[in-house]
Amino acid sequence: MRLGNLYCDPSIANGIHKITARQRWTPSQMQLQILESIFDQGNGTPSKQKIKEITSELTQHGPISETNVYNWFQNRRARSKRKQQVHFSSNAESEVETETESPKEKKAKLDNINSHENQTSRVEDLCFQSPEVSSDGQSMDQLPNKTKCGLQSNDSSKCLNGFGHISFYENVVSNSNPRVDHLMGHMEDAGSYDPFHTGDGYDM
Amino acid sequence: MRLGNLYCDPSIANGIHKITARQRWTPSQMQLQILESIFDQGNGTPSKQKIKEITSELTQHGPISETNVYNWFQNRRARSKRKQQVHFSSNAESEVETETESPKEKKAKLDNINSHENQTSRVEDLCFQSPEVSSDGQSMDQLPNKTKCGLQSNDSSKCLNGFGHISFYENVVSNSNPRVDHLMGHMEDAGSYDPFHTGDGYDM
DNA sequence: GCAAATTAATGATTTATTCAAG
DNA sequence: CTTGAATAAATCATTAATTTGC
Repeated sequence: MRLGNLYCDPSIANGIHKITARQRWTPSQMQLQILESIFDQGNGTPSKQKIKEITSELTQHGPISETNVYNWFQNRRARSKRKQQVHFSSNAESEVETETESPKEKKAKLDNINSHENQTSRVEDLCFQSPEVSSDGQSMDQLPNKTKCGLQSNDSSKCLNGFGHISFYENVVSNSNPRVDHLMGHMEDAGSYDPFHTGDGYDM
Repeated sequence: MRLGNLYCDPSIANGIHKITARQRWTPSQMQLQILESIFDQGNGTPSKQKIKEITSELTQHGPISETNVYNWFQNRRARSKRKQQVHFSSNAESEVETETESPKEKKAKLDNINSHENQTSRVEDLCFQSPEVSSDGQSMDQLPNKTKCGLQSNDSSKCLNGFGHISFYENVVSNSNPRVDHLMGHMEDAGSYDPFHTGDGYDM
């Protein structure tokens, strides 16, 4: 009984036609190309920061949100894998090791260095404040045990600056930080992102 | 032992202990109670809006984020269902319609009923009034300023022991702060959110 | 009585499935 | 039919219970 997709809210049609019908994003050629390109680099699902960056970039080529980017990667990976499996359908059995094109070590959990919105802020010093500050008030830390926080603010806030050239996305993904805090669930529009999933709060 | 969100950076803790604090949220008794209660009302997965509200409320009883709430409901429902199915394993699985049911006291372990825990649990509340509460930071919990953290010393914070009555949280879902609304819309009404994921994110 | 070792719960993430817009 | 979006199932990983040895 999945009535799950009632989706559009009925109440908004205040006389006119619903302006809020479910409509879905349609990637432009350029966006697709870029996305594919990033995907092909095989860095797995981009971290939240990267998604923000990617989104920012793609915004120049048409309307898009972080959710779109996130979903795209999810679907891209899933379908890529599925297609491959079908491809081997008549073949064997035990060989499941073949990664798609995004070989990623399965269990490599060193992620979560949330530096949410860092568009213009400095990530430099975030890791050291008093531990008992949760910027949002609560929220526990979600940080990885192993890599711990430390500052690995290698990310992005910087490489983002002068994009506008085709080389940007290479930076975006190549930029270290393998699997990080992805999963942003569904954010909404406008710059802010996600609501769920991110443990929010700064690490620590 | 719960000791709140302390975190010790490895580089700081010169190789002594790993005072690594918790990485995952642990609901307090109160929070759990409230969550269960809401769950039992059988309204399915709360809408984004409600999640925010619930989170705000639960915030008064310990650190928590919307993500946690969301995840909790996800897990709660999933596991509830699974348990139910196992229950009917050999039977005619005809009806799966029966609500999400409400196993209520599945807490068989509440034998100890934290009769002593209450004073120790305060630790979480030392709260951290973070100076800069993200001017917007991560859309996550810009909680409504109700009681921020700091000691709210609500009566509710201590009625921890004899739980069996909870009435306020029923309100939580019905009123509370109307501020937020833009989260992901689930099915139900959810007031008015924005289904578009499209034309937005013009940030850059 | 404590604390390391083990087990059971359960929070968080990933993957698979489904729905429907174009 | 393709594929973006939403949800549920499966899985992982960490915390709390518990057991065990001292």
